[in-house]
Order: sequence, then C-alpha cells, then structure tokens
Amino acid sequence: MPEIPPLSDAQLEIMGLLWDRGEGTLGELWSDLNSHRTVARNTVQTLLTRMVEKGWVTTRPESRGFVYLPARPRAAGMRTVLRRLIDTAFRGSAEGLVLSLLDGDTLDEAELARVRNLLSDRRSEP
Amino acid sequence: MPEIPPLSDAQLEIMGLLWDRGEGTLGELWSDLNSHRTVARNTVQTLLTRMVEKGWVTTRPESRGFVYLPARPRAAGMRTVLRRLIDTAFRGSAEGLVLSLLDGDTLDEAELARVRNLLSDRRSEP
DNA sequence: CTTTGGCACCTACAAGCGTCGGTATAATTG
DNA sequence: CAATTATACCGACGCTTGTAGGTGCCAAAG
Repeated sequence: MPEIPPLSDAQLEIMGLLWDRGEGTLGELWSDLNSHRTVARNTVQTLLTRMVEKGWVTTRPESRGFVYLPARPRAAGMRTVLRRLIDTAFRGSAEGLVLSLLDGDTLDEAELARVRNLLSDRRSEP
Repeated sequence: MPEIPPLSDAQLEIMGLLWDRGEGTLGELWSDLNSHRTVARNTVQTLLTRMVEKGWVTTRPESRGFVYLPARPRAAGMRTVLRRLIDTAFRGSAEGLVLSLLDGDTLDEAELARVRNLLSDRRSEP
C-alpha cells in the first residue's frame, strides 16, 4: 500500500466519474461532469493531468489521445479518503463517523432505510 | 442552514479537538494538537483565526485572550462534510459511502464489530 | 487535399493553504 | 516594579487548487 498524495475535491469528483464508468476519454469525462456543473474542457484536462502525476490515474494511449483509467479501485481509494477523515475529524474513531452519519441528518429517510437493510444483511453473513 | 465555507484538512483537525473538548484556549488546543504532531503555536493561531472568519468557530473573551468554541455542533458540521463527500465521490449515493466503509478494509475487526452493534441497537429503536 | 474538431501540452493567475517569525500588549509571577 | 509568559495581530513564504486561454498536432470528415 504505497503512499499517495491526497486528492482534492474537484479531483475526487472526477475520480468518482472514472470509478463509475471504468475508464474514459477527456471528452467523455468532460460531458459526464458537465451534466451536473459547467466547467471548461481544459479544466478537466488539467485535473486529469495532475491526477496522473499523483498516481491516481493511468493512461492508455489510443488513436485519439488517451484513455484515462483509475490506477486503484474505488474501495482502495475510498479507504484512504475515509481513513483520513476519521483520523482528523474523529481522532481515529470510526464509530464517531458512523454515529455522525446516522445522527447528523445527513441521510434522508429513504437513504437511511436502505443503509439499514444493507447492514442487517451484512450482519447476518458469517 | 446558512452556507458556510468548507473547512480544510488542518482546520477540520482542530475542529475535531474543539468538538471533543467543548471549548479551549489557544494553548490548550495547541498542546492537544502537539500530542499527535509537531506544529508551531502560531500555526494553530492562524488556523483558528481563519476558522473564526469562516464562521466555524466563535470566541468568548476571557482574562487571558480568547476562549474558542465551536460555532456549530459536531453533527451539523459533519453533515456538511459528509454530504460533500457523498455528493462528489459517490454522486449522491450515501449507500455507496457506507458500502465503502464496510468493504474497503477501512475498519479493523474490532471497529467493525462495534459499528455493527451500534447499528443493530439503532435498528431496534422505533 | 482541405477543413474541422478533439486532444495534449504549456502557461497563467488569483485564491486559499499550511507554515511560521516578528511585534506589541496585557496578565501573571517573582 | 520587573521579568516572564500567553496571547493577539500582522505579514510573509512557497505550494496547491480550480479555473481557463492559447498553440499546435493529428485523425476524421468533407
């Protein structure tokens, strides 16, 4: 588990898109992103370049430019992000994070119900 | 729920200390922080000042300088942070976050067990 | 072959960040 | 009172971030 520089917010947003779709060209990622907010193509380009430098994204050359791929799977990436959040905001207490998730009004009722199901399913597994 | 500028990482770390202890002077927070990492007193001072400007922290004057207090409780603060994380990294899916928490090896066995208890307790409430 | 459009690369810039030294002030201690 | 100490305030630095324009290349479309 090699050290890796943290992702910024905007970079995490792109990383989310990349994890969702598996891989993508600049154009694809740009239009994905533009379906929630307006941003210049070059902005996405810069973010991607920096993410490659940081080691979060790999490129595979193609006829037309590059295809960008996640260098590490979502679970591994999220482990880093969440661990950092837990360590800074909760001094290492993961329960603190979960409690905040449940108490803090972060989730609406539907989300909460789905999360509960998710967890009770998981609980009954060996 | 007024808009509030996001906290940076180091600021969130201080905010965690502040939430834990309820309130504190610069010196108290500085030594709290120094028990995990080394940092200059003035660094903490600057961070606190910026957090006051942003509206995350309030001050109450005292004989010796200020006492710093959280301007909003932990649950409210965390709601902001977590919602932002969910929206950027998981495109709004809170279940995605929970799944990552459970699947991603973020928690060790003891933590996982405590979280499960926490959740089944909570599940049996009305 | 010429135009068009997607792309990479370079450059830039204002804002924020983490970090801290310096200075002045006021309370506390001796 | 004098020395010490804790604090606030000011300014500064090198760096990252989000944002984007410009240039030039190369493949595809006409």
